[in-house]
Amino acid sequence: MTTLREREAVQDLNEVTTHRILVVDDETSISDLISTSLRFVGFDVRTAANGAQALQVAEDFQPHAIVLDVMLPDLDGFEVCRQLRSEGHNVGVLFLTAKDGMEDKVAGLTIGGDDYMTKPFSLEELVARLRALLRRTGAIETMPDDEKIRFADLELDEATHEVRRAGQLIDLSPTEFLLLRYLLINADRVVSKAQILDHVWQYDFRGDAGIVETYVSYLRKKIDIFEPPLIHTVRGVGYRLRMPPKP
Amino acid sequence: MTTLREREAVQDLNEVTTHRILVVDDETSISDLISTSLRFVGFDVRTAANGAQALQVAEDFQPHAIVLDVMLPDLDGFEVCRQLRSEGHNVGVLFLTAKDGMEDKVAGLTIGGDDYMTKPFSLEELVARLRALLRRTGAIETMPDDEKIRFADLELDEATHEVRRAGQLIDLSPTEFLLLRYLLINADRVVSKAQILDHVWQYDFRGDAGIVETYVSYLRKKIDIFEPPLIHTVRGVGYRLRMPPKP
DNA sequence: GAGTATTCTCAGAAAATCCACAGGTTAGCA
DNA sequence: TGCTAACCTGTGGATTTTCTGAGAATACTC
Repeated sequence: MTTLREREAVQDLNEVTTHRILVVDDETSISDLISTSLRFVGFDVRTAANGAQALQVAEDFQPHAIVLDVMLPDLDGFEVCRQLRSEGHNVGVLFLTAKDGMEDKVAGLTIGGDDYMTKPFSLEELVARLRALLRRTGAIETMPDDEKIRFADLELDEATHEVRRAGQLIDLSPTEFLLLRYLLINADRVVSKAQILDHVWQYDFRGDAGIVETYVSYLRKKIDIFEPPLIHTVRGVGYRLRMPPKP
Repeated sequence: MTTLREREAVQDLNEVTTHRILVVDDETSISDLISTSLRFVGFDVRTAANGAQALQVAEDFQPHAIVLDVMLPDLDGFEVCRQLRSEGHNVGVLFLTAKDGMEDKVAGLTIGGDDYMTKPFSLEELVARLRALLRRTGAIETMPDDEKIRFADLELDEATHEVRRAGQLIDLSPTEFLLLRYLLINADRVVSKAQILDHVWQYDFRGDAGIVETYVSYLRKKIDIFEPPLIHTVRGVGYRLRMPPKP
């Protein structure tokens, strides 16, 4: 879904190379969810279910980044990371942590360009953070300016979290921001409410898809008070960001 | 993270050369922490776990500066330093000491361009001191003026530790100073509370990220009583130093 | 060694955000 | 035209996030 476009974007950025991502998590459901999602957006993904395996796979896969659960059956994530680094692997690591008491152990995770997210997270955010990580660790060479996503007179800046329509600054809540980002990435393409729910909301969200309607409504009130409207409903299918046809 | 910007700054300073730093500490966790952090801000780092190894590595690595724990399993840090000097190595040394009685002894020995810090320290401070050291020992040639970081009418002087807003001198506590410095280095970019905690606070800080809110509040009361306010909250993400949006 | 400065925790207030729900509106179709 | 399903959006309460003041503990200073 939707990701053909994302894949194109990625190809643009790194010309020939596809980025290799190693996903390490012992829960198969999570690991599947993540790897499927990352493959969709164009990454070359390999998985490992424990620390030892992770080290092994990293050895011959030589990933550009690792998505690493800190809670593993054998070694913990920190140890895996430490060993990798001491073997000279210069990869960025995106740690995944449960949202329980781990908070204090999590200290120091954002130093070397690394980052962390607490479970549950949304896939949109995972991808966004991973891209940011690759950019920081130099795996993606990008001009600073390229952290902006543009469509028509709409502009979203990932680094500053600013959104502008017709040059005018617009204030969005975190969820609104993620939603708009998702629509922008899939500009011109119809995305279903289910897709939106899957990507923008946390993967354990059990509510109604109606929430998407509410948020699209919020967005319209903020960015489509300008002319022309860019968010269009495709009845029975979903939503689509597009320019109105020029007669 | 955030260090893309720092890296750029470093590249600026030393044109072609990347500075070589030797990190000597027998605790792997500390040595990893430091080397990761230094690599990320653009240094070429090598590590050693004891005195003998340090001398050996120094020989063919020819570092511009050494971060050296005084407490080593074989030789102590002073001895390492003495031997290096007697072999004609003219490097600056940044000693690391535990916070026991040793401080005076270290202070006495750090006569030249050297410096020392007590463990635990904050990464921001480590980098700042190391830069200062390189500057003093002539490894970085910089005009005195370049020790100032400016943003809008805000000015922070690394050498004198003075901060001015609209020309007016503002008195900051050490932590406030480091925090502001970190925000300035990452001006215009959103930094999360976790990032701030990891960089500005000592690496063993086990408290809540709420402390960041408190200090941001302090800073605002000191520098943002002026118009316009520069420290902005990006709800759900972090903080950001920015100019008010143009009309 | 008293006095001041600084750091940090904590908790309540304020604000923003999230989400469910429900009545109104619209589009497509018979 | 009228029917129905899909969609839109206002309301309001629960929840989360942020701000800030007060005070304890610690560290500095004269």
